Amino acid sequence: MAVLSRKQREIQEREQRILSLARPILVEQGYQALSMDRLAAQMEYAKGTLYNHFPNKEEIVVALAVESLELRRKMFERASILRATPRERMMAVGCSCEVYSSACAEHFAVEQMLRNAVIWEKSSNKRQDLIRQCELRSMDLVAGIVRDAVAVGDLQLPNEMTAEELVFGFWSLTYGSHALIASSPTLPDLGIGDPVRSIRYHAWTLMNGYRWAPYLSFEEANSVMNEIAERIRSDS
Amino acid sequence: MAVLSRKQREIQEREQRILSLARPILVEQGYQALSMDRLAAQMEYAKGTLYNHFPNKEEIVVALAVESLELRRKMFERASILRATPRERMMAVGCSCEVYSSACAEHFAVEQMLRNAVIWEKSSNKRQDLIRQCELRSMDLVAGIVRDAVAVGDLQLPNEMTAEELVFGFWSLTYGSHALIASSPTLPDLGIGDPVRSIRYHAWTLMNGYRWAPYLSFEEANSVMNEIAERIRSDS
Amino acid sequence: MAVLSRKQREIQEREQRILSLARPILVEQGYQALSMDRLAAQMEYAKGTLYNHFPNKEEIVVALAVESLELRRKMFERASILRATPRERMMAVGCSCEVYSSACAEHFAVEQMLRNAVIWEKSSNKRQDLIRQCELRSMDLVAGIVRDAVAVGDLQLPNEMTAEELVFGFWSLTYGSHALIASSPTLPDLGIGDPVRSIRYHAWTLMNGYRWAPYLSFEEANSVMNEIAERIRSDS
Amino acid sequence: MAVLSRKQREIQEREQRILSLARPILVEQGYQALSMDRLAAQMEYAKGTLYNHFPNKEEIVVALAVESLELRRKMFERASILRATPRERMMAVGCSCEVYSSACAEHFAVEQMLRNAVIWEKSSNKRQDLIRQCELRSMDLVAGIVRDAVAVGDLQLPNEMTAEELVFGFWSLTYGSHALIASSPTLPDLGIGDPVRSIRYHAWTLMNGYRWAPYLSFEEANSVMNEIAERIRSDS
DNA sequence: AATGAATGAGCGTTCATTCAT
DNA sequence: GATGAATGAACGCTCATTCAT
Repeated sequence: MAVLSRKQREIQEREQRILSLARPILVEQGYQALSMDRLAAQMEYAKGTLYNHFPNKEEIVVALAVESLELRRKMFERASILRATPRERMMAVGCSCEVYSSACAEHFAVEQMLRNAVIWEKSSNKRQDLIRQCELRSMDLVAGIVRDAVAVGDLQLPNEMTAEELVFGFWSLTYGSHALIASSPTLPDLGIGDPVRSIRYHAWTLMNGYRWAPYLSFEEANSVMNEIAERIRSDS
Repeated sequence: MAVLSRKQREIQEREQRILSLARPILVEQGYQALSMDRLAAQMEYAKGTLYNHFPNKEEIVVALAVESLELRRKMFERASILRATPRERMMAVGCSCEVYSSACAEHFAVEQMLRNAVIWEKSSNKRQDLIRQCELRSMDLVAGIVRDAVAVGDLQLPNEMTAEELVFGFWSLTYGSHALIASSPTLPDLGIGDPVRSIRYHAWTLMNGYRWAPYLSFEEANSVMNEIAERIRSDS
Repeated sequence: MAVLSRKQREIQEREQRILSLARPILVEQGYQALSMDRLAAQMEYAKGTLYNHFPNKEEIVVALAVESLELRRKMFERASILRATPRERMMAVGCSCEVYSSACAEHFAVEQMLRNAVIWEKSSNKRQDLIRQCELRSMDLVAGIVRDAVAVGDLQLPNEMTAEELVFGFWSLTYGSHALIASSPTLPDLGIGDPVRSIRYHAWTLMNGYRWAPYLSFEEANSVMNEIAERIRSDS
Repeated sequence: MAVLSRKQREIQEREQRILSLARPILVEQGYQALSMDRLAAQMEYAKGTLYNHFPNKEEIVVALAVESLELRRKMFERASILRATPRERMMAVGCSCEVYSSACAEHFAVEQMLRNAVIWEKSSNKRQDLIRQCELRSMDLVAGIVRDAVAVGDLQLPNEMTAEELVFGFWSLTYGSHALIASSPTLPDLGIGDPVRSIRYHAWTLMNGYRWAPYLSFEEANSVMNEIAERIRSDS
């Protein structure tokens, strides 16, 4: 029994090692650059061993996506309980996106790959379901904050807009900005010196636009977010 | 300069033909599916001839990206003069993003490819500069609208925020939402029934948050946008 | 010898199980499709255990060939005592070939594999000898029928032709026709509607050519063969 | 024009070289042993060059089969006009089988491979049709001899037996014997000293069984066949 | 004796690129 | 300038065999 579990542990550890070697290749050089040959060489294991862990290349990509989504979801969960008022909890989720943003580039690249029919179809149903559940749970969590805000009277949902649709706005803003930050290394040349601060300002303005109580000045909001970001960073 | 001979014209035309054959392959089937063999076969020229026009496959991809960015810029230009007030001109730019969004999938996919270090590094400096200039001109255009709004007193730029940084917010919102729409076929499952309308609402709210005058009700704003979208669509 | 312990019996039984799992794979999907992995999975033992029984994949193939040849020899034995006169006993052997012919595809495919130098050379001398003995015993049996016919005066061997050489003619005719039937699915297109009946006719004519007594009309011969075929089929 | 045709000639010659290198590997070591890597190495060309000639491995196998069948058909054609009487023409075809028999082993092995669904299906329709036509033309040729014999009154077809079915008998006898000769290197151990002479005797007896006129003694027939065999051999 | 993870040479195939014509 | 045959490294993947446990 003890022997078995040691072996199993070794296997799981190697699986982790495969993924952590594969991730930077995938992110920095793209799907094509991730080759089973190179991966095996880097691990200093035989190619066949790779295939004992993952039945094909695509499954590695999807496994990485699962990891990304899981990590983000956990950060959301931890962030969402750091503060009491829904508005500040929403800000905390935004902070966790910021903190996650270095990894977000990866998530983003990998998610794009999932759209590739070939990759998606070659991956196992098990992992496909994991992906879907993970997205759903993240959305539920954040939409829950919005519903709490409505319940306590801090926020009034505009006509015929659901909590999810409101989340979608903040999600787009955050996701879009991090994607742009990652993909446009020349943002400063375009006149955007501190994009992260800019997005905080936009998100704060959007909340104001929705009259999400309690109102804070941007300086207050910003220092709250600094504090939260600090805690999230030290958490992970 | 004037001596653009018949031969040079023919060469440019063939270059165009290569790009217009390559684009649908790249967009519909991905980077790997774009092969010099297939391309040569489709255009009924020899593979070697392809290499007289583009020194490598990557250069074709970057040339396509330039085309995409140019198209979007032109749409911005046309949209930005459809209305008189800066706020409505800004809305028009948002509309052109919406309209462009079906083709945006292309742009987006190609832009992603530019992030691939291998592709970017193999492309010529000349085309890299084209890319950068194109982005810069788009930004100038939209930031110009913001500056006009400030100039006529419709908008007050928040403390230490540039026009470009304000644009960055709307850009992130729009870009992020279209990326999410394109990459998450299951958005409705997450509770987001009409994502395009949602984003219009968010953008409208964000403008309100910035107290961008003149104020319109969302119903008014929405019908203005419908009208603009109609004209852009019939333009292109 | 008597000390065939329980363990040894178990080993033999497992060996049988391996062969009976391997045969359909080999026959239906070919040599390449027979993989030690699949075989081990199907028998629910580890791959290493397989190697305790057969030192390599080739040995399994040869063991199957031995089984095939053994089966055919037994059918010959049973068939050869169904009738009294040598001519009818010879016909019975032909019948057993017919009956065997559905399984002959197996035998044939496996025998072909034995011709593959790689397979033959990797198999053990022990099994190679088994193959040779099996062929020899079959030949002895059928040649014995011919010698009986000569002994009782039903048949006169042509000048300098041995009983074995005479058997070789019938063997070639039968083997060749079954091989052609198996390998040419388009025999009817070539104008050969009922190849089995044709071969019976040819074999009957060949016997007549050798003036093998007693003479039967083809109709008589044919109905005798139908009867024999029936008994062989119900036997096995 | 002259340049083009030289190039085309070179290509055809190399195609021939590929086939003539592939044939012995295929025949002596089987389908699996024929690997594109080895083939390319033996030719001292790059693997990719192989694929400029044949789109896949299977196509090489089928091309070899076409060659085999073509060769046999041509031998049949030449043989069938060496003599005047149908019976001797039929004997001549038998002789060409004998002469062909060294190559027949190859033909046989290759034909077996065609039965493999995977190989057949991956080959081009063009080559599949060639195969079918070739078989059909061979059969027509030999069945034509039988029909001539009937026409001139040398032979009477048994009840409800077609010319093709009669051919099938001789085909089976010849094909079967050569297959056995090729696959049983131990025929002498089984008591069959001169299998070729035996088959001549069987075929002669079978003709006698069909009362195919004009009658020849076996010694006569045998010396006629020796003569024909000589001419065929010197022909090819 | 039984296990099954690890191996690594091998497979058929692709394709960007070169260069002699 | 146009050609397209030749290249050969690289790809994803397989599987018979070994051997530490």
